[in-house]
Amino acid sequence: MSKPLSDDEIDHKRSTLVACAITLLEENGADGLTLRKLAEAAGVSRQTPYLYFKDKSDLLDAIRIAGLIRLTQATTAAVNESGNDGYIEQLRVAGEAYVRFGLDHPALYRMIYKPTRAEETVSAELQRALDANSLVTAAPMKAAFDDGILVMPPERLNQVFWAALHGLISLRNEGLIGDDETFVQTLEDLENILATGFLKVSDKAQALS
Amino acid sequence: MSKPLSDDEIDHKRSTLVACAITLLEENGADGLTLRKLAEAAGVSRQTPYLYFKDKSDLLDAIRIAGLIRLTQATTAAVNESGNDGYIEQLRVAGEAYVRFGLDHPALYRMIYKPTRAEETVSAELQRALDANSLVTAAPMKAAFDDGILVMPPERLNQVFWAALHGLISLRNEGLIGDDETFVQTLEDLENILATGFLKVSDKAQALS
DNA sequence: AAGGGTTAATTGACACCGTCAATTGACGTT
DNA sequence: AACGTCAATTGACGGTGTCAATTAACCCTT
Repeated sequence: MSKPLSDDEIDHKRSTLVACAITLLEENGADGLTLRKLAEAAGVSRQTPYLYFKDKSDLLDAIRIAGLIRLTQATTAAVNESGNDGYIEQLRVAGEAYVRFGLDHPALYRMIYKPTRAEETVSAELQRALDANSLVTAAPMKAAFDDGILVMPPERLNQVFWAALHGLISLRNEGLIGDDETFVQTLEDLENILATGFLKVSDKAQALS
Repeated sequence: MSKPLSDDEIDHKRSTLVACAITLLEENGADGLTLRKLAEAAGVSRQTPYLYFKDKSDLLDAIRIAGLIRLTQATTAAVNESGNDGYIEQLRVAGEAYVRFGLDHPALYRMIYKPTRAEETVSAELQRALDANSLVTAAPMKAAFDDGILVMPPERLNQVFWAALHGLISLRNEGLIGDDETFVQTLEDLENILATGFLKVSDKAQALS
């Protein structure tokens, strides 16, 4: 072939390769994700991925972004399906969906937060995907803040929320929180403590009960 | 040479190789840590590391354990040097030292918590190192609990503490919390929220001020 | 309608990696 | 003094990321 590909065609081939790569990643782990295997699985030849991705790390970046989008979709869907039962319930549902995604897709979740090479800055597209994902929990927090329910600025609580859940999921996925019971207990404790920070002081005693 | 090596000699050579590997790891990142480069850096020949480590992953396990020991030493030293200013201050110091170690040694910290291959169980030695590290913060928590200051069982708070700090450090090391100010703020918020969960209800208003 | 140019796609080649197998060589024992 | 043992080295292989050269399909020009 020789006609220049349209942007749409390029996007389509890129996303096909990325989807294929994610399948490979989830089946065989990060070490099992190889450019050659990807090419074979996609039914193209060895070097073809290089037409759509500069590098392997460029491919991994695309996987990260696609993974973040899936994660965002999963959490928003969970929130939407649960009806609007107030801020706290929305956050609980979002957090639960986030955790579930992390545990159901350990390799993909790991890849999303994988080390970027040495002080490489986050790409604009990845940053957009991160922002979109952060918005799922930031939105109800902001609404709560505007209603005067929040103790601290919503962006700040959101960072704490994010970091805590991420740490818990990571430790769990690496097998460092061995017990199922311990994990559930820790998640519950985390929720309670965050709720304590979330509510106004007057509501805290009730939240702890 | 041909005389069988004593256990001490084996240990010595192993730890020399591990120390060398950690240096390489911190200088060049995980991708730059290669068995061949390690051999060269240690002044031995290509295959020599295989006499002391079954695998590359066996070497990485040893690095994880050695890294955990260093981490534990750093935090305990910080706590000891700060004098015994009560549980909360001890925890604050320990947490700060933990975070500092994670930020000062991103590659090593990452390696400590690196994915173990597919459902491989945590080795007994690694588990011991993890327990020893967890004890640094668990000890003051347990003392506080025995004094009736803690709201929840110390092991449970310790899990939350660990997960939250780990998440924060990880996100920071991957460049996902871009701003220095944001990071410090989040760490501070995390400390305050955890303190809120830590203290008895009657002390909370004061802790939040 | 035929040929040429553009460009997608493939194949060849190389350095590097982890690892198995065969080889070398120094020491204690007999 | 010869031998056997075992630490240590070197050879070899398949697999990987990636650069370079090659092939082949499509559009445009004449």
